[in-house]
Amino acid sequence: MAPVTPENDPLYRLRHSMAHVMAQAVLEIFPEAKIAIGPPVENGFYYDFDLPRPLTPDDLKDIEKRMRRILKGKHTFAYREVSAAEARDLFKDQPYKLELIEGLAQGQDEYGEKAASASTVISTYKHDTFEDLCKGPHVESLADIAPDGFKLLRVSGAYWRGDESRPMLQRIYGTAWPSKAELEHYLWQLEEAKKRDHRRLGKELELFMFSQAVGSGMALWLPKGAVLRDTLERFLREVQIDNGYLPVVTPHLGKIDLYKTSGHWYTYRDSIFPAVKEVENDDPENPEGEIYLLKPMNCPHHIEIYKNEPRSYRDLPLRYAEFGTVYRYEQSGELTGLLRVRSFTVDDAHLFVTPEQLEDEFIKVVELILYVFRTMGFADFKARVGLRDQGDTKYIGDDAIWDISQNAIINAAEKVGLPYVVAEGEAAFYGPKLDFIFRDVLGREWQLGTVQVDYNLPERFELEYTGEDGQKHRPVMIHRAPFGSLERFIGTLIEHHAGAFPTWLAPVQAVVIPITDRHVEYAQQVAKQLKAAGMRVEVDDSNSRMNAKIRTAQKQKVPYMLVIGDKEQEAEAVAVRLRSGEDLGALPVSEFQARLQDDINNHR
RNA sequence: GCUCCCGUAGCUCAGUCGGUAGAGUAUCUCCUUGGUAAGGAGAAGGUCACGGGUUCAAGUCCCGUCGGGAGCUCCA
Repeated sequence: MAPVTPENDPLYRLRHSMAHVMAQAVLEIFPEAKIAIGPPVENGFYYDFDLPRPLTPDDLKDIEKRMRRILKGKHTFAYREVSAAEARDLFKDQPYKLELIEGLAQGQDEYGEKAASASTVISTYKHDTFEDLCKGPHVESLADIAPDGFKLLRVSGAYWRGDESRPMLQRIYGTAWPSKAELEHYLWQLEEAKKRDHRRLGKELELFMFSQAVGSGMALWLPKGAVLRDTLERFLREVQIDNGYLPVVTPHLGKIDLYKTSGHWYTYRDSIFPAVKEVENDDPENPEGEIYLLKPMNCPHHIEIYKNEPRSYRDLPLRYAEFGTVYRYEQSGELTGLLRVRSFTVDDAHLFVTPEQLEDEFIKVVELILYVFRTMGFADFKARVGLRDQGDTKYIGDDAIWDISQNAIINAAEKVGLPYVVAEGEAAFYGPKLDFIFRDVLGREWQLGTVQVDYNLPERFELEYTGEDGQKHRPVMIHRAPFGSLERFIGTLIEHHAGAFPTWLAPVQAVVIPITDRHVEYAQQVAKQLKAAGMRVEVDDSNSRMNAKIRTAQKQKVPYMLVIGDKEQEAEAVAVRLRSGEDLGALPVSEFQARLQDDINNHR
């Protein structure tokens, strides 16, 4: 998430000032508290504290109360610049501030990053009794802040300076708005967002589940979710076949040496599931024996397929596609519904191309991904070019190759006219990538589709093809996955549509609702006819009234409800109700079938 | 993995000061056969996540484990 700045956030001053007021309130309650940093963030602010005990929700109420009292004082904010020595004296009891001051004195910003301008001014803002190391800006006066326009939302842990090895502080998050009405609107939005949460809808719509007995982070797909998933897979398979992809199928395991060759073993050892089989082995050259790992990615398997026979430039590009299930031992605290799991299926493909083909192929891949997103009705995503962080040593391959790859990606994005942001440190360890990012209902960002250029694995696996000149050449690989993972993609799809999937994806496309028992037989006939045409139709023959059946179908977000009474039975028709509540009246069954087929054909 | 919060019927939740559990809904049975978002009655459903501990007595208090949530860290 891009940092909030005074330039891009009109409420920056308000929220930044609220952070100061909160820090004052906390210090009044806990005079021994050590304060860290407290910036504005999207929709609010936070402040990090080192406190003598964990905070409870009741503490938040007390802090809020005290904040209101401080606001009533209508204090003004006073700015002053201080020397490093003065600052050290002023904050002599605040170790975190002292660390910040040392950083500032060395030309860093408050996050310890190198500041944009070389000469860092050390400044403070003071209101009432509270003076904080701060570059501002703030509101003129606390009189400008509505005392009922804010709320403290939660307290959670946060490492000092985001570093796992540093102390864990308590972070209090708050939201602040110019008025009570705007605050309430925001809180209402949060509630609405929760109703779209894929975890909740996944349960309500019977799409997927998790089982303690199976294990964390491993989704079990229920029949309705599996139908949705299968529909997506079939769609993408067809698109891929039309675009020259070749299906392959590979096992879920691979020998450890495969991942040593690829480099995954050294870089991602911690997140690879422990060995599943160790074969006894007396070979002193290879004391580890045969260790099999659950595959954390599909590329090495596809590479082996490439190596199965000598390749000619005439064979390229070669595009191997597989819905490949991979396993990654994510930290327990990272698991989140379908969005972060330990077992997931990548709609993977690896393209082996000549260097000359790279840019064209890359563009075609981006266009395919955009087509998939458009078909899904996804508009709320952004593209991010992930480059390596020059300071980090996890990346393999030499600089020249990275430069070529990075340029190829940026050129392609620009040729396609795809707006993108550049993010350093977001590359894969073997190459730069173009990611498609979406935000979930609670504002968290998740990577969906991805395209990666890779000169390194071909090198490591010594891939070759014979060129027009009869010489051996090294191919370039493109790794790509439009959905990214079926799990995460479906999670986002659920939230995007709030569970009301377009008809072609809906697990149940129509429910036939007989009004009385004597209509059940005809209802079943209708359903049989539609099912024979490949449509997903159910009959609600439960012992309840039509109104209740409609309510049930409505809550399940079924696109079409087909009501059948005497009139419809007589006319060989169905009375069509949409989940929007719209009543289309009676249609001949054949006419309804044509309409549903049209929806399916057009991905609506 | 770390900090904090949470775990009671399939689901959503109540359960006071510690005295061996309750609602709505879903399920099942019966009645009802109805025209666009809940017809009625009855029944069944719980090792209060799990394991220890304190106590005459634990859903309730304490410790641990597992699971979930928020955030941090991480993310091929």
